[in-house]
Order: sequence, then C-alpha cells, then structure tokens
Amino acid sequence: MSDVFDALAHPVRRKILKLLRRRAMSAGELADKIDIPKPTLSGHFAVLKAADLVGTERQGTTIIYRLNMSVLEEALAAMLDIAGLRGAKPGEK
Amino acid sequence: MSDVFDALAHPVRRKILKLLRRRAMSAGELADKIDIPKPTLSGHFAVLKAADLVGTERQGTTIIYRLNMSVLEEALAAMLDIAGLRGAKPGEK
DNA sequence: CTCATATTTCGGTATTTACCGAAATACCAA
DNA sequence: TTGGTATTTCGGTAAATACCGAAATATGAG
Repeated sequence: MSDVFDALAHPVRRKILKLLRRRAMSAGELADKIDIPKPTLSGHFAVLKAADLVGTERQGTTIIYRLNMSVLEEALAAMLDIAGLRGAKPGEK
Repeated sequence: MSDVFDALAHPVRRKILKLLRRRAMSAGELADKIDIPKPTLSGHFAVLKAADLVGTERQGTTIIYRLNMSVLEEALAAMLDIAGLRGAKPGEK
C-alpha cells in the first residue's frame, strides 16, 4: 500500500491517472497531453505500474495503459480509514 | 494540495494521523507510541504541519497536535476526483 | 536564577527520487 | 531484411528526502 501512496505523491502521476479515468490510452497519447520528455514520462508509468495502479496491454508497437480502479479504491479506503470515516481493517504497514 | 499528498506518502506520517484520529495528543505521547528517535519524529510533525494536516497548540512545555480533518477531507475529495467517482473541481496543480 | 522536562533545530550523512539525452529494444510492414 | 514508429532502458547528474545524535530552545516549578 505504501507503493500506492508513493505513486500518488507526484502531480504528473496524478494527472496520468486522471487522464486514464475515462478511457485507456497509449503511452504516446498520454505523451501528447502531458508535454514532458518521454523518458521522464516512461519513468512515471513504471512507478504507477509497480504500484499496480495501472496495467498495460501491448497492441503492436503501442502499449495501452489502463487505470486499475480496484487499487485506487483500496487507496481511497485507506484514506477513509485514516480519517476514521469508515472501513477500518486493523493493520496497515 | 501536492504538499498534502507528499505528507501522506510516508507510513510513519500516516500512522501519526491515524493516532490523532480519535483525540489530540502531545508530541511526547505520540513518541511513546511510535518508537523512532524524537528528532526524526519531529521532522515528520513538521511535514504534516506544513501541509496543514495537523495543527498545534502549546500547553506549557508540551505541544498538542490535533488532526485537521477538513484538509484530510480535501485530499479525499481529490482522490475521488481522480477516480471520477464524484466532486470534480476542474483545475488541480 | 536554577533545574528538570518537553520538544525542536542543527549538522552531517545516506538514501531515494527526479530528470532527460542518447541509445537500445520491440514490433510491424514492405 | 530494411526501415520506421512506439516505447523503454541506460547512464549520469541534480535535487529532495530521510535519518538521528548532539545541542539548543521553551516553559514552568521551586
């Protein structure tokens, strides 16, 4: 879970997630909308993927990124837990 | 808002917030429950305070930390926005 | 003022993260 | 295979963050 919070801590990564909210997009499409060098962006993709916040599917030479909503929901639940508003589950590390 | 996500990215800081969920506590009380050196902990307090996730009140020699629920709720809203589940508000930086 | 307690700041090191140009890889088409 | 497009990995540097012992500060009691 710490991976997820780490991933959420960078504004570019939050923007990526937001762009993927409506539909899956290729790395190139995302690059068109974000305007930072591709290697930098690719690094952010890797962080999101390591946290399992996004998944990938290769279609020919392009790689499609899709939001993994269930993991995002877990993060949401963890925050609700911190706030004490709901769904507890005792032990977070 | 980025300050808030940065602050949430560290497990010790999330633990602090969780401990403050029920009631405000002094730095010393928190230190009793967390078991890392006090200077380290104090640094985490400073990050949380800079993000306005906690507020302080001095009572004699002790400093009382209290959770700032409204800011935590803002973070929650930002996450709901990423997930597209609710409360949008167009421009995040 | 002196002392004891609570907490933070200082100072230095270690670790991690971010950034991005250049080069490499993967895939498909011709 | 050759060439082109899409994307990532490499390699190095820069900057931010984390850690914590020692010292400093703040406060109230006596």
